[in-house]
Amino acid sequence: MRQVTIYDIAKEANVSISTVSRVLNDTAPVKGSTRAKIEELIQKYNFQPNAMARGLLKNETGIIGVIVPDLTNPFFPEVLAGVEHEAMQSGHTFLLSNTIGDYAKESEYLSIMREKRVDGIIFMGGRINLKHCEEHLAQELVQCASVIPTVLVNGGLRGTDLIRVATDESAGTALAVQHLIDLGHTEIGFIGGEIHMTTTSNKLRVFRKTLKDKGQKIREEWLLPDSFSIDSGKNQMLKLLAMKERPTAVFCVNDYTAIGAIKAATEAGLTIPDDMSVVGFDDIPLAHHFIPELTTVSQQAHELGKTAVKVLKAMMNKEKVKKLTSLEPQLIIRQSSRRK
Amino acid sequence: MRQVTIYDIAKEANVSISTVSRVLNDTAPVKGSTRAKIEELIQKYNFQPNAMARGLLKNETGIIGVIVPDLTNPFFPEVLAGVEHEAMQSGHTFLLSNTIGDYAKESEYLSIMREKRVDGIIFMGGRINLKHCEEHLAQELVQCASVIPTVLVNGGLRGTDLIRVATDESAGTALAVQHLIDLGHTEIGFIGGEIHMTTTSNKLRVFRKTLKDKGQKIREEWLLPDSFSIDSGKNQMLKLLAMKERPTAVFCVNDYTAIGAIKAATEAGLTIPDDMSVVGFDDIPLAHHFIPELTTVSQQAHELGKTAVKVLKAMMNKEKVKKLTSLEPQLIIRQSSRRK
DNA sequence: CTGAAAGCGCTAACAT
DNA sequence: ATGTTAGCGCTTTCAG
Repeated sequence: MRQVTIYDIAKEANVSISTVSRVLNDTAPVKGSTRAKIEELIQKYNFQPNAMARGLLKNETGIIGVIVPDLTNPFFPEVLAGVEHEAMQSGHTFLLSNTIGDYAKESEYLSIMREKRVDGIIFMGGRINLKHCEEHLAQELVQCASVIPTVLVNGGLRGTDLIRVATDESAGTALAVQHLIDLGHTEIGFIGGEIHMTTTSNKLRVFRKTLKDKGQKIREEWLLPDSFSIDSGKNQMLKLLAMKERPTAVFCVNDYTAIGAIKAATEAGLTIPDDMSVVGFDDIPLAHHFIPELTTVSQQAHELGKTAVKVLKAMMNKEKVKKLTSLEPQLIIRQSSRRK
Repeated sequence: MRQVTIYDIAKEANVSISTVSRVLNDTAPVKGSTRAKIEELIQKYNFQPNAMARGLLKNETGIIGVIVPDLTNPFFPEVLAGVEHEAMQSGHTFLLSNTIGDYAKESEYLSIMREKRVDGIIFMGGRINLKHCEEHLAQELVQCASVIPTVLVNGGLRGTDLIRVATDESAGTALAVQHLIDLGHTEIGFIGGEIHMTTTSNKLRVFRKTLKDKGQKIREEWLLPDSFSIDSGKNQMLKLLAMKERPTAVFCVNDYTAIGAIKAATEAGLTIPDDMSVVGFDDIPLAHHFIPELTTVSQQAHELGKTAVKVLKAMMNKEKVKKLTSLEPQLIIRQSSRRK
């Protein structure tokens, strides 16, 4: 069961291990006949050089560490697919960890990744989405980034200058809210998100600003952050429906809450979009398969993943990179919104 | 930027590297004062032992390689979450690869995983779902499994005795079809899947058998395998709707095709389940959020992932394991099916 | 074109 | 309780 090593090959070929290494890496000329013999042996034993030994020497692993908060939220697999695509171009693989928003797990994984000497880290979710991140959590990440190239995706750490890649959520929110306004809606609600997270507070800020700029007044009771799940969307919509005055449209912080909202409304007997317009955010694959198809803002998840890896690779090559690489979101108009 | 090593710590603490190693691994008694000093230094420099060096010596990596065919199909992230959960218990991380059903990519990743000396491999999708797998693809996997503990999830390789973990799809299919029959349906269609894949041909076989056992006749024109996507479900439903005689219920090979089927039917003006019952397979998270909520068969994806890792760990410990560990699927009755 | 030897960072005997 | 030493499997000078 012990794997074949370069020594085994060398011995059987009657050459030194250096020669075997040379044909393996094509790093110096080797006589045709010996090369042939060695290659034959490699074939025969299905020899694969030990990446740990090589990595120890070259001080690189070919592994990118990826930290995501929630694999079961389809947005992240989408990003991962982009990461994978781009990583594969350069022969990198990735070590994945799912932190389910648990800061201790984040720390643990960060530590494991350092031990494993991953070539770079892509960090999503958790602490980098907090409005106020505890100092020691922030420091840990800064520490880590000082020794391993690290990029933060769709998040950041105030007061640090860690490299970021993010979709411009503010622009996306403006797009969505403006869309609703353009459709003639003047009574608009806000559903989902957690108020202590930057993504939510940003969206809420832009939501307010966009309405105010158009001279619309904000109805505080229609602002219903809570969390990011489908159930959360449902619950908040239920609250809205229970009010005597309801908005004619709602902006949801993500597609999950939008789906929940639509579901609750539908179950309550409303028809979306006839009775109420709903727009989501993210454009998860399901958005255009849901009934009704969801009007939403595309974060270009796949592109986001690819971009993150590109930036990371640049960092690994010690190239200079921008502090923030920003992706433009796009409004995707489908069926869940319509003229008032 | 060079990482701190055990030598650096040893030198600064005025001890030998062995002593440092001892406190690191708690492998032998060390005097309190020296231990304290060393620990302080470790803290100070945030020293993390190099996993490659350690792995080279111990001949293990703490990494499990996971090969999945399609990350964007929510079934797999669900399995992965289970894998992760179980792997973490024993301090394992996982290297992920997405093969999008490309056999060449599978080979490539298999090879990378061997180079990286992962402790075990979990293989899903692709070649192990083929009714007729090309010999060299099969051999490659057998080869690989002979040197690295490997478990095949929801698939197998005829003629080999590779270890498998799988949900009992036949039982699941019988459950679903029987459910439809119990509801009084006598005209049942079959949608989705690829006929050259074992999963599909198994489902189709059981579908036929269950109907036949109940004395129902099979309408060949209502058997519409195609592929696994939402669009495929849509297209096949469209075909069904275009026929002059339609079934009153359909069994779909997975939730994606079921969603597509429902969508097409809804757009065509039918109401599900009033006008037609639809049952899916997998129970992806979305199944109970879709409108109408999907009646489906749960594969217990999370459990599947956990079980795969458990079996893998047993193999890594050289314990004896069953050739096939089978999970019982469960019928989940929701809104998309009803009495005829 | 090829071999010898050093060394990547660590663990595990073996000494002391 | 601690130090010395021999590797783990490979790449890379440095000599021939």
